[in-house]
Amino acid sequence: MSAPANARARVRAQLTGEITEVARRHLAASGAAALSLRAVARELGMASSAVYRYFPSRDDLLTTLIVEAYDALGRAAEEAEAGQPRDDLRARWRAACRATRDWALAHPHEYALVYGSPVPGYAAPEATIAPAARVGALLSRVLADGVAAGQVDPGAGPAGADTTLDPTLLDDLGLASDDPASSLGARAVFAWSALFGTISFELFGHTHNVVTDHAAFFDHTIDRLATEVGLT
Amino acid sequence: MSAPANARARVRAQLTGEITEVARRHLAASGAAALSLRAVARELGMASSAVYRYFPSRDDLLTTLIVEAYDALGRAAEEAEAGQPRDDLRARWRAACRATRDWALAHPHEYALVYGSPVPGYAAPEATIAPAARVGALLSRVLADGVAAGQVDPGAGPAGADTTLDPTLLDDLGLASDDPASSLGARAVFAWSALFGTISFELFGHTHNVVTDHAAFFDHTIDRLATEVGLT
DNA sequence: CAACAGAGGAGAGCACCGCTCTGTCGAGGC
DNA sequence: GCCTCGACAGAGCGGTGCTCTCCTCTGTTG
Repeated sequence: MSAPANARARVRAQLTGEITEVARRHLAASGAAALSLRAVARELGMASSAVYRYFPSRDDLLTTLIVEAYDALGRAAEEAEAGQPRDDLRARWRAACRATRDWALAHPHEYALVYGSPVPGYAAPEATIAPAARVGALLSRVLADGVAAGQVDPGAGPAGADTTLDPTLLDDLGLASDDPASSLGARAVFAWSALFGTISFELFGHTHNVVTDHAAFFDHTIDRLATEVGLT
Repeated sequence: MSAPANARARVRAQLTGEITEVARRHLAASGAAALSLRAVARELGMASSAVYRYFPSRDDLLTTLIVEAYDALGRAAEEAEAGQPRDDLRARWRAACRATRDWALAHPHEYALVYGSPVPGYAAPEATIAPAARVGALLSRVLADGVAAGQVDPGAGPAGADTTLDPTLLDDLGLASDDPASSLGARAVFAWSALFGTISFELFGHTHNVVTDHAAFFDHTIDRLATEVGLT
């Protein structure tokens, strides 16, 4: 990955980067369906067959773009959240949610690639699962900090909802509870789903004739979610 | 539409139906991306060019399938809700939500076509906006009945959220309120978005390593939504 | 009843796609 | 300094959406 030994590998990494860069631009401009390996090759002045030396198939190129999109979105949310005072949990929550929406609005095709219909066969490649969790993990961190600070009651809400979740993951996220009736994790997953459901509905046009002020409605929604999740 | 005057129109409607039927089957089997007009024509034993007498483009065929999917999903939800006692609002709410999820699980590709990334240019055709609202309208009806029965407080929740919504639509859905601080409509739109966000996350694999018992988690979620929306 | 118009279909063809195979060339490694 | 092997171009295969032209057959109308 980093600091390739021989010059061959270096120029190879360079060209791989150029291909993904052009592909990312095509994706942003026209959407995943219109992304053509041949068009990317044309823009780079090479034969289409040459691209296959770097990406075994179009789906592999798309997978790279998916990982990039997850990482870009995750980074945007993390940076916005990091800019808030540590003890203002609600501000951190709001910043993360707003940054997610802002990124989605700025990169609609990349967002659709990642949170729309799955394009390849059906199973997401292994490489995508870690970056896909970044925003969810960020929200969980805010929540876990709230529990530590005594601002969030882990026991609130319907009892036992956490038993529907993977306990190992809850542990990793710092949302595990001794109380078997806890619903802290379930509330986090709920907020996570609702956040992206709201953004997807706006971006994909489902609330087109319903919501007139999307930004204000979104702010109401994430405040509602913060309350629902237990942030005081 | 109904009862075509001449025989020509009748046989035309017949063949149009056969084309959409075959296309719908191909969609259900392989997804929207793999739906090929030529393959449909082959199965029907006609030249691909002949199909263009009935659908001006592949996107128009897809639009027809989109409308069909919206209607099928809406009908499923409405029938399930209609099977519940009128005065048990929570049972009606649960039945509508569960039927929506069940239909999505049974028709993943059709669901993805409709609630995934928008495939055509970007603007949804006019013909799709009415059927797209069926599930949302159904949820609103349960909520409006709750207000009429005094079981739902239209004034609860954050004040003024309804000002972000289209007042004409709120009126049509029976969610309009004299109180300018009402949030009844906003809560309905929120629940609507969260419902489909949860289903999409499950179906598109985002909760794959997170939720272990999807059915139980979904039940917890829609109960949470019912409470959040104001159903006692 | 006969003639006509127009709907419906077939086939070839265009430009594009993903992907494969083969042949060649030039630079990196010994 | 030679040789190997990675990188690339080009042709080609089967597929796509869509168009155009030609022809047939049928419902309608004078």
